Amino acid sequence: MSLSFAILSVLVANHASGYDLTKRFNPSAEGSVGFFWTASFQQIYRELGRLEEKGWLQAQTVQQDNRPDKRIYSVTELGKQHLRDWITEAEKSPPVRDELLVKLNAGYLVDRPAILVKLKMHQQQHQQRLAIYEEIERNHFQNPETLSEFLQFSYLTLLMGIHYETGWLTWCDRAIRFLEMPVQEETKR
Amino acid sequence: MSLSFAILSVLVANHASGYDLTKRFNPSAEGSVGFFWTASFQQIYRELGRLEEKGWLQAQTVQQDNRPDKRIYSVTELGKQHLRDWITEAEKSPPVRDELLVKLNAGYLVDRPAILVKLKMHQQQHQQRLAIYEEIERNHFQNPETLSEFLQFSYLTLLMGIHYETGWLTWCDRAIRFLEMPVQEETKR
DNA sequence: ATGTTATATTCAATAATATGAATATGTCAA
DNA sequence: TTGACATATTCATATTATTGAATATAACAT
Repeated sequence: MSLSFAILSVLVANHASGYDLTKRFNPSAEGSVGFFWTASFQQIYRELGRLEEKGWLQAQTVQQDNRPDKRIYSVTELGKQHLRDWITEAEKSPPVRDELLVKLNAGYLVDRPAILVKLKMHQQQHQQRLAIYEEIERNHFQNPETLSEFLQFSYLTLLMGIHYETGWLTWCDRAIRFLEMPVQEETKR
Repeated sequence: MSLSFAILSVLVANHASGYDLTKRFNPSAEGSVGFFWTASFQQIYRELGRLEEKGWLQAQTVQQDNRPDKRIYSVTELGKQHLRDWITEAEKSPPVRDELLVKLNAGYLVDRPAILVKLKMHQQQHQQRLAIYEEIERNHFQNPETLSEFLQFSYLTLLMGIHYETGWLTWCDRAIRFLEMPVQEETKR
């Protein structure tokens, strides 16, 4: 369900083709939904078809000289109303599923260096992700007080990303230090 | 895939029936996998069947006087080895999918009070969750330095939970303050 | 007795996601 | 001209996840 609304929310701000959308739903694409909702191109095209059928979207075929033709989608009034309703609805808390924590929880089954490697890799990934967010902040959100309404909400999602990654990083630090901690004297003897 | 290993990792520590497992995979169950991997009972029973077929688990039927009979599962050597291999493997970063952020990103489409209600509900939920984690910490992890190897890893997953919820909470605070901030003088006129 | 709750499990349908393959047009560089 | 990219979309299949329904035993309260 959410994917369709995520698509609507992107299209309501900017008309786009399926191909354009696939890029915005990529987790590593700059400044787009991909940061908090990912989808494959196959998913997106299927969903676009459904939404058009329901009349929530309308499409316009655009001939191009130097590219294959494309279909540009835009949100209808009906679609926009459904989007607004969905946003207002209460959402149930998403199912938690974290593979790393499942593995870590059973970490006593394998040797410690293997676990440490894993944690350090995660640390790096979160550092990189945080760096991206902070660059976006520097480039586009220097003065949060003066943002347009539209950008205020973008800013809040960016802030969440920063807090999220920071949380992971401080945990990674603590976890690594904890596991590298020398064994207590009593247990050594 | 992960679910099967999550099941193995629980069973390797304690033999259990399908019914026992369903409780451990509940997100609100105290001190269990449910905190980082949830699954419904139907999923669990199906997975148990598959794992038994593959010989990674073995089951023993236990007659009970005051209850329906049950099947107690335990992990075979084969299963244990596969579990260890899986833990050691590198995991790909999980797909990001956060419904709240999708909604918030399009928050300019609805009125601000509706968004604030949403944020405050989330704040409450995260507060409650954090309180649970902190209680577990107080009750079972007062002296992290003296924990058994097994419990050291439990402790680390608990720590992650605490950092995660703390990150959400500080963000909720900032986001709410930001949206409640009085409109700038220029934009008012 | 009747209804509710807890234990214990199975089957079926549907929805969502992931993966692989295929097709078509056009640019650009070796 | 061959190969590698980038644009643009479709179809098929497989795996997971969600939801609903069903069955059975037994405790416990009204």
